[in-house]
Amino acid sequence: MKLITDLYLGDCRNELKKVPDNSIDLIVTSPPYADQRKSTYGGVSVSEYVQWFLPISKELFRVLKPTGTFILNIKEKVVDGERSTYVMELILGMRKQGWFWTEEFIWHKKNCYPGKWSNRFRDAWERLLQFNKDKKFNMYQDAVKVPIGDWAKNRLKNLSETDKKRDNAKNGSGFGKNISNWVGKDTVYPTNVVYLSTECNNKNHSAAFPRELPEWFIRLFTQENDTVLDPFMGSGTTIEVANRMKRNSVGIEIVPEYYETVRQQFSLTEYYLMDSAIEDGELESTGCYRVC
Amino acid sequence: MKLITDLYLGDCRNELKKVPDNSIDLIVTSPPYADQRKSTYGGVSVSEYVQWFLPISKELFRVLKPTGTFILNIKEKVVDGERSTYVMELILGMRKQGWFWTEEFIWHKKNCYPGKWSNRFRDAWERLLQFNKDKKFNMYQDAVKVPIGDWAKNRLKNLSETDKKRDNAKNGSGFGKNISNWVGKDTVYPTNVVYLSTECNNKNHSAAFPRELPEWFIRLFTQENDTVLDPFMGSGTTIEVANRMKRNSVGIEIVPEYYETVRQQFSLTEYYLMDSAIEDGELESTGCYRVC
DNA sequence: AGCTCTTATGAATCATTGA
DNA sequence: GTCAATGATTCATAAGAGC
Repeated sequence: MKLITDLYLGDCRNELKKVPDNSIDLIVTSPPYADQRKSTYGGVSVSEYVQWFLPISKELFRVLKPTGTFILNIKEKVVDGERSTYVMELILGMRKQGWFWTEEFIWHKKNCYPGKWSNRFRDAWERLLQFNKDKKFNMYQDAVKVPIGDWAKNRLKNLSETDKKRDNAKNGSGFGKNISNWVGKDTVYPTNVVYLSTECNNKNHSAAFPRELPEWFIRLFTQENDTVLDPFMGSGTTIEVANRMKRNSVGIEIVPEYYETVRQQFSLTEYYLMDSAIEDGELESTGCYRVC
Repeated sequence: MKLITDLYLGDCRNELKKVPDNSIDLIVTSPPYADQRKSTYGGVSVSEYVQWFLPISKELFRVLKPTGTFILNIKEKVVDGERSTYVMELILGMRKQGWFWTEEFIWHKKNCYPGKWSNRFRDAWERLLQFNKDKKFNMYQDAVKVPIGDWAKNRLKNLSETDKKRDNAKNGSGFGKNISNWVGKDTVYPTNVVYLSTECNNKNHSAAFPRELPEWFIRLFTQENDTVLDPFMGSGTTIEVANRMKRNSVGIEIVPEYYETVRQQFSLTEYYLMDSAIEDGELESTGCYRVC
């Protein structure tokens, strides 16, 4: 089967209208946060944020299949010494549109932004809000089970000396005790906390979030040949991961430079698929992209 | 100086009236969640939760010092396959009362409650909402510093030329670093994610609240001889930790059995203090408790 | 391969200064 | 008075280079 990637250049408030009803299995996106990324996106102000986003979420509701899922990566900024409330208002507004707020995953960032202030600590987490159209939705939990052997191995390997010290400082909560609970099991389901690093690219390629994030949700909520949408494509991380995982994809981007970069990458799609065919030791059908 | 612990038996909606204005430095509490602990607290329904809590938070506002902090441990439950919105509504309601929603800490649970559901994973985090009366409040950040990561050991062994002077980031973020400033540093400030185990040694009380949690916030927001309040005392973890840390405390509990257990524990206060005196290698003044 | 060392940088926030 | 621009501050990670 041929994989298809549809790329749209423009404001998703307009471009989404071209996407058919009930055609998307998973939306994973990280919209520009309020007042952030001014240089590239123009920066939506805190006071306007909810009213700016609600028409978009309404369109997303239309294009998502009833069995599909919408994952929204967002975090409120500090305004005048206080956390803003626009994310809460957004959730309440989306529920009025018919969305179910099924779950809130947390992205616990390993390497958060540095800084020091007298009234707060560094912010090490972001929200990953899960919305659904229906209470019955597709979820493939087994696809994200963690092999316990690897888990324990990596966990122990990555457990630094200071981590152990920090652990031991709190008497009783022995890490070893936890590990012993897992002996004998071979796979385990994850929790609703995702513990990942932000990508710190030493290269030119600037990614909004680590590729493991979309990868995890694509595995969890889609199967091969399903369709993934990112209405704020940016440098295309979500779309590229979806393509590599043999999912169809739809990407929308308002900034011409980003759009063009992604488009050129997809000109090389066949090479990508050849690559993965070689890696997987099997031959793959090729994919194609369409400029929409 | 003599430490004082005030214990109240009764509904905190009534008992809080006996607590003077602006007398509390820190409130740390974990109220009964909606529809939980029905047998003990009568079970506040999801739909009534906000209206039930707002009069309480209003009283808490009155008793808290302007420099004080209110830490609310809460998590919305799943109702009909969806996360409830009462926590968000509570935050919005409390802001109308004059509270500032300064920050949301996350308690990332190391060993969360086991279980398996078809539509969600195990819940491994809870909210720790920080509210303040004023934008200026007491915060003793140095009291909760943690060991620096392992990276420092190798990184700081030998410094390159650029390490010795200020090296400004090339992305225009305004950040820069002077690595030589880090030499000799062995502790750093934590983030707004608290990564702790749940504690299971609570005998009767159904809420698992590890003592490290109140301990961390008591260190962060109070000094010795300050006063800590828990209006939902339960088995008295917060009060007991406060007492051991040489803070005055006020505890309110509606269930006679819990209240009585805590009261009897505090009859032994002098022994506790002797204990800590022995641990610290110094002699302590004794404390007392008052039944109010 | 596997290890060590070097380097860039990541959705930030607050206090101060200047208009 | 307000509001906008500027400067100061900070920790951990992965990529890449070198051995």
